[in-house]
Amino acid sequence: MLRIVSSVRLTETSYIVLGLLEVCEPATPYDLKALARQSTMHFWYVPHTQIYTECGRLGEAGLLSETREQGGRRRRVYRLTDAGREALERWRSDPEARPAELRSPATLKMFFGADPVALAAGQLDEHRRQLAEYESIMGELEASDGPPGWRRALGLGIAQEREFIRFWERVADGDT
Amino acid sequence: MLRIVSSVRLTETSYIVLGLLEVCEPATPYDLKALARQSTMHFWYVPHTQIYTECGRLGEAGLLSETREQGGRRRRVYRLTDAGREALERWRSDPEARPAELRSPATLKMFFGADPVALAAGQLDEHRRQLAEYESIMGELEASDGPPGWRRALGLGIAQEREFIRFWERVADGDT
DNA sequence: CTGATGATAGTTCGGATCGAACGATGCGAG
DNA sequence: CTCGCATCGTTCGATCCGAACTATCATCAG
Repeated sequence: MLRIVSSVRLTETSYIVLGLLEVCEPATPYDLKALARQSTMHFWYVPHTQIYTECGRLGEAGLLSETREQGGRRRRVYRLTDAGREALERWRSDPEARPAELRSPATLKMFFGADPVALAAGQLDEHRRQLAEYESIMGELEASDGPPGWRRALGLGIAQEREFIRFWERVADGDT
Repeated sequence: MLRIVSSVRLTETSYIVLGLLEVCEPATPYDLKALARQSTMHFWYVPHTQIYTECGRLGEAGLLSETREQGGRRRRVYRLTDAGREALERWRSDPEARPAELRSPATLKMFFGADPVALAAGQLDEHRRQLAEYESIMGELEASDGPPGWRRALGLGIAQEREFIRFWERVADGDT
C-alpha cells in the first residue's frame, strides 16, 4: 500500500490538530477551530487560518485522510490515518519537551522603562478577566468529569494567571 | 532632509532592537545579540538571525542609521535616528499592551494525555535550572544597582518559574 | 611564520507562522 | 424573495524561525 510519508516537520501546531482530531474524529477544520477555542487556545494560541493550512499539510504528509462533503459547502472532512495515530502516540509517549516560553509585551515595555503603574492597571484587568474565564471552564470540566489532562493543563493556566495578578498588584503598589 | 519613512510594521522584535540600542548605542547586531542574551531573551526569545534581519529592516525604514567599520569584518554599526527614538518613545509611553502568552510544550503533551509524572521530572529539572539562572542575574542586578525596569521584569520571570516548579511538583506528587 | 583549532561574527534559505482581508454559503426575518 | 447576519473557508504578503553554512580572528604548537 502506497503512502506519502514525506518528511514534514511536525510542530506543536501539528500535534494540536492530530490530538484534537483524535478526540472528535471525523472533523472539519472549522470543528477543530471551535474545539481549540475552548481548550488548547488557552495555553497555546493558534490562529484559525493555520488550522486550515495545517490540515492540508498533514493530509499531504499522509497523517490525515481527507474527504469532501457532497453538496453544500463541500467541506473537507479529516480523519487520522494509522500513520497519524502513530505520530501522535510517538510524540505523546516521549517525556522530553522543549522549555516553556513566556511572552509578555507589557513586561517588555516595563523592561524598557515604561511607567509600571500605568501598565499594571491594564494588565490586571486582562489577567483577572482571563482567570475568571479559566475558572469557569474548570467548573464545567469538574462538573462533567472531563479528561484529567484537560484539568491539569488548565490548572497550570490558572496558577500562572494568579501569579500574573500577584505580580502586577505588587507593581501597582509600587513595591520594588 | 530626506528620510525614508516607509510604513513598516513594528513588532516586539523591533522594539527590542530599538530599546537595546538605546542602552548601548552604537552597536553591531552581534553586540545586540549578546546583550539580548543576558536580558530580554529571558522573557522574550528572539533568534539571533532575526536581530540581523531586523537591523536591516529598521535601517531601511529610517529608524536606524547604518555605517560600516573600515577594514576587518566591515561590520555594520547601528545608531538610533530621531525617528527611531520617537518610535520607541511612542511605544513606551502607551500603556496598552497585548495580553501575555504562555507556551508550554509539556503542558500540551499533558493535555493530550501524556504521562504527567514522566513529564514532571524533566520539567522540574529545566525550571529549577532556569530559576537558578534568573536568581543569579538578579543578584548581579541588585549588586550593581541596575535599571529598575530590568529588576521588575526579571522579578516576573522568577515568580513564574517558581509557579512552574510548584505546579510540576504537585503533578509529580500525583495530586489531581 | 604557518597551519590547525576553536571562538567569534555574519548570512542564506526554506518552511512555519501570523493577521488582515476577502469570498462564499446558509438561514432566518421581514 | 432578498436582505442581512452568522457561519465557513481561503488567499496573501509579511514576519518569524531554525538549521546550516561561511568567513574572520586569536592563539598556540610546530
